Amino acid sequence: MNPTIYDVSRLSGVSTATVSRAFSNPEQVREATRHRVLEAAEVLHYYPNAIARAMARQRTDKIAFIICKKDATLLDEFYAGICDGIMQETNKSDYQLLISTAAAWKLTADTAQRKQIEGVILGGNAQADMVSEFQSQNIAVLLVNNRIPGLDLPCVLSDEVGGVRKVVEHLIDRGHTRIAMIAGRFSPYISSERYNAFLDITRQRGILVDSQNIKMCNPEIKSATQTAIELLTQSKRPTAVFASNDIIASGTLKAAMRLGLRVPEDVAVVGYDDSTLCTMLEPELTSVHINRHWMGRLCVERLTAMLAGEELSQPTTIVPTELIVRGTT
Amino acid sequence: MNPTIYDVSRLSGVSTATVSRAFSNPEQVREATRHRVLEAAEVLHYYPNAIARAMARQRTDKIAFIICKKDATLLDEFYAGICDGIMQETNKSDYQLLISTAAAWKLTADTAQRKQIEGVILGGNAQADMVSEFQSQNIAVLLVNNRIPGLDLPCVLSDEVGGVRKVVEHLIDRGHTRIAMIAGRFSPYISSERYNAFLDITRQRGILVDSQNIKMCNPEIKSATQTAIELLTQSKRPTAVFASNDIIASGTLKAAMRLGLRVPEDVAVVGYDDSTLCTMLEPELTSVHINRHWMGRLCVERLTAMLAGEELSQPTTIVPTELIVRGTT
DNA sequence: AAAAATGATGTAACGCTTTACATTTTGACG
DNA sequence: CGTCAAAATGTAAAGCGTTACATCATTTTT
Repeated sequence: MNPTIYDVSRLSGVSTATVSRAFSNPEQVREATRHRVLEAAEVLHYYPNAIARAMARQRTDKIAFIICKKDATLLDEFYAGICDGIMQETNKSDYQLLISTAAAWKLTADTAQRKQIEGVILGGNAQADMVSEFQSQNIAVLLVNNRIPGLDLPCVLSDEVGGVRKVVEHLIDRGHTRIAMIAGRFSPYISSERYNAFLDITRQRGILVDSQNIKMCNPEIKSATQTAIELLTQSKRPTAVFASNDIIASGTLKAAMRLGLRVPEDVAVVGYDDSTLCTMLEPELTSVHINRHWMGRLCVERLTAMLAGEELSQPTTIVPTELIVRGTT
Repeated sequence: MNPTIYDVSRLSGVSTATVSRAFSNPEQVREATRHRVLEAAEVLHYYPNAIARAMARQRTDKIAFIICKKDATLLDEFYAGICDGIMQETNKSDYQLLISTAAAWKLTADTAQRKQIEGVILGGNAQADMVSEFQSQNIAVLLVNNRIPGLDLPCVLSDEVGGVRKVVEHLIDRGHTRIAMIAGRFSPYISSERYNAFLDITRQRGILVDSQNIKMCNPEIKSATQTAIELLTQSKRPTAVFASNDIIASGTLKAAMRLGLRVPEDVAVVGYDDSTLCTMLEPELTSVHINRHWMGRLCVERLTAMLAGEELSQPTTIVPTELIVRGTT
């Protein structure tokens, strides 16, 4: 049996209340007393039992990261990176982290599990109904990489518009004027964000984007390659392609290769996400770096602040993005 | 305030003990009674409080997955895949999953956290001292993708030898006899497993592997590319290269490209892990598929069996691997 | 039909900490 | 040195299930 607070109380000659305070609210006990308590605890190898603590405080210090995405959740580098950041920051705090996928969560949504979670970080395209379900349970909600129209929720985002701007400006700097975009249909928020930013910024910069130079595709390599082939075999081929993520960019590279086009001489390619894939390709892919780690850490910071009852001065946090120029431009 | 077992007891007219049993040991209460209890619970929106439950049972039903790897843990697709599997299987059960990295864990190793965990899955190269630390706390330990010499621990592995055999046989089938290997120095167990298997199997098959056709490199793209360039610029160039993982393989492809060698005509390349990277490359990479998802699920299955006190009939579980032939061979 | 065995349910203690409230101690100040 | 506010500590009641043991109800055995 593990030692309890009673054992420490007895050995150190103070009440259990004081022992408890020595651990949880050190500033409430006198230096000397606290010392005695900690010493006794040391001797007995005592540390507070988190379960009993949760029981008494009616708090669990448990938060969850839920990835709202169909499949292969963690295999998506983006979420894996955020998750890494969340993990790291959580481990620094007293909170405990549960990670789950939206699908798995649904099944157990109304079981006891839920009651133990004090706050959730929803990654990807969470729906409004999911959010309200949590909120009705009095669970704090923070979105990452998503925004739900109509709901004014705290969220952590990356600077999509800034990222796209850097891409477009870079391509203009390199002398391109016939710029195409292949937009993947992945999470609605991100997809439309990048797409709209591209249209806006090219317009602002006076670049005329022919409608046949805007293509959509599914977010996997096959579809991307196919779409890129169509794009690049048109008369009046674009001289640069902005792919809305790295997978689509690598499909574009494949297409170029199969068509015998040189990159970047015949066609330049830019991706988005700066995934590890970028340096694996030849030539290496120019891409927009998202500081996922930072985003993850921010999520935890924000969420714990919310749980601590602090008013968030800035409900939306946007982390800057950076263009990493490599061999494809 | 949430309803408690007392509320249900009152409404359904049975004792709290029976309510408790209706939820935790349904077979111990009569059909009719259970029905009444569940109905009352339904009405009150009651579900057992997991904290109180843990308190009373002196069990937490909490397990952890700890990735023992220096950095970018979840970004490693291999662990992400295993993690996905673990998550999925855990979500099906009553267990809760904590995920951490070895580094983060160390810091809090002797805090309360630890006490709440009943079992851990150690991924990657966990050390013997780490294991014994857990065991001394009476925490069940299961290794995945690792084996510790001298310790006879339950573990889940993939069939490395079988995987390498398939690679070698495939290359022989394709008519290769000058086969090289570039072995990455990653986790000691896996690295040496693949390396030794390659030596054994080529010898068995009567293939003479020139010592200059065995190269080591660090497990990142730069080092791999450099090493591959050295390998491929030797007089008497090998006609096939087995890279001990996909990253190294992609370095090899890069090297071939830069040297103007055609793949697979001038040199064939095989990777290992069948990561998503494989289909992004052009030509697409032949690689050994590891069923990481399955491995993850097996981990949970095994660990929970251990926690349930079952004797594992087979402490070591090996999941089969499969060669996925693509464009590089 | 009585006795014995089995099954279903009830009683109440227990698990370990926190915390409102009560009491004691400390230290400042007149 | 006495008074009093503030600080430190103590007391004891939650908090919510589980489960050993006791009791009562049913079924089986003889």
